[in-house]
Amino acid sequence: MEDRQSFIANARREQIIKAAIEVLKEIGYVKTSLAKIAQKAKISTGLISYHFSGKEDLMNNTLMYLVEKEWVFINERVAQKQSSTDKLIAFIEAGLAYQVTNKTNNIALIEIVFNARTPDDTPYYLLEDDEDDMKQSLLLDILSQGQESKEFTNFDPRVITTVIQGAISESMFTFQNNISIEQYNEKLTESILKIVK
Amino acid sequence: MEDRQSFIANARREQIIKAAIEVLKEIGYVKTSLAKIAQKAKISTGLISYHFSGKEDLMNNTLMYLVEKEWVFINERVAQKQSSTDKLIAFIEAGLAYQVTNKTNNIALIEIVFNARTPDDTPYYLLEDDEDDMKQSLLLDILSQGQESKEFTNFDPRVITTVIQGAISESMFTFQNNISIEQYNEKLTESILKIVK
DNA sequence: AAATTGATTGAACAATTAATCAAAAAATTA
DNA sequence: TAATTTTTTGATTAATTGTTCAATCAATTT
Repeated sequence: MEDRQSFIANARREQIIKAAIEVLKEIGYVKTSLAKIAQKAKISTGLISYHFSGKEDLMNNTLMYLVEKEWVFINERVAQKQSSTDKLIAFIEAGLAYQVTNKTNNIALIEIVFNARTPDDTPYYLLEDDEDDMKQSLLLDILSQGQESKEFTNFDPRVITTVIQGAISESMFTFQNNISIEQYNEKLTESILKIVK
Repeated sequence: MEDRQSFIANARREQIIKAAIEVLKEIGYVKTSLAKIAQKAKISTGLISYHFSGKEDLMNNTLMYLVEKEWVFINERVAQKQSSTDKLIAFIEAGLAYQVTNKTNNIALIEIVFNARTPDDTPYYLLEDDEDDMKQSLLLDILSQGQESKEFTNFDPRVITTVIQGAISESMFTFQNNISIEQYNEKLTESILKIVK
């Protein structure tokens, strides 16, 4: 929490992170360099190394920043609802809305998750986040509590969690086609309710 | 198709592509270099440039190779079934099975799709493949024909196609947890049938 | 006003990169 | 066998990378 404070507080660090997000979206992780980020932020390359211990550190902080933002967006909307059904509907709608509203953030997140690797070369997207992924935990809780309160029928929450998360992620590639977010949200929600109700 | 012939025929090219797949899986796209691929294939770096016009060309050919392999695997199993319901079940099962059986191929595919970009910096994963994505077309056809033959009820095939593809892709991140493929396949199929039946 | 601190620059560094190319080797043709 | 073409090597090239560092700059404290 000491880390978190300085993370949010430091304006320069946030400026660098925002520049990194822009560059990641514009030219992708492969071509993203500290020089390009510095150029975008209108600062020198050395300053980035002054505020972050290295490129990896910067990318990790950028990832944390993005995950936090998405989590706040979704949780804010879910928390306003009372019943498990309404929470579930809100989760799906918020998940879809975030991707459309914050496309740059979404793309930057993808670029990092599918490129960054641990020192022993394990890709981030293969890391088991189990306890760490708050978004997944939130969805799991909604489904489980809905079953306890008899709002939902019997099913495996882990499987349906994966289906819903997959349907939200995958939507990114479908919106380019002829279907709108509103249509997709409506019909996806309808389909999911068929499963859980 | 002249390209496709020489693509399949040339043993050296396939050797290089297979080495590229291995390296991509081991160290990821970012660290993958022609030198590393040459080392894995036990050839010189120059030879890669002789057979491919550049790194981009090699990655494009590797991607084609991987997409083709997956398509053949799935279509083979779907084609054996007669009814739309059985085809749908076969599609899901084959899609899941391929990811588990050919994990290296799957990871290499992800590495390329989420890194390669067109000359104007459009990421591959954002390209609208519409007519090009045979896997998606196959699934769309199964769903549409099932509706025509009254096997399936009324729903938007485009939406359900996205849901199913998402559920298959996303499964990769769930298998690491405590659930098995067999369980996931069974319960996913059950859920999807609830939607379409 | 002097001194200390943190912030910032930009040049220099070593390491890697993809690509080139002349030369050698191997395979094919005559 | 001789000549020719295709394949392969490995050293070289030019460009870019992340990081380091001595030197300024700005602000605050003493």
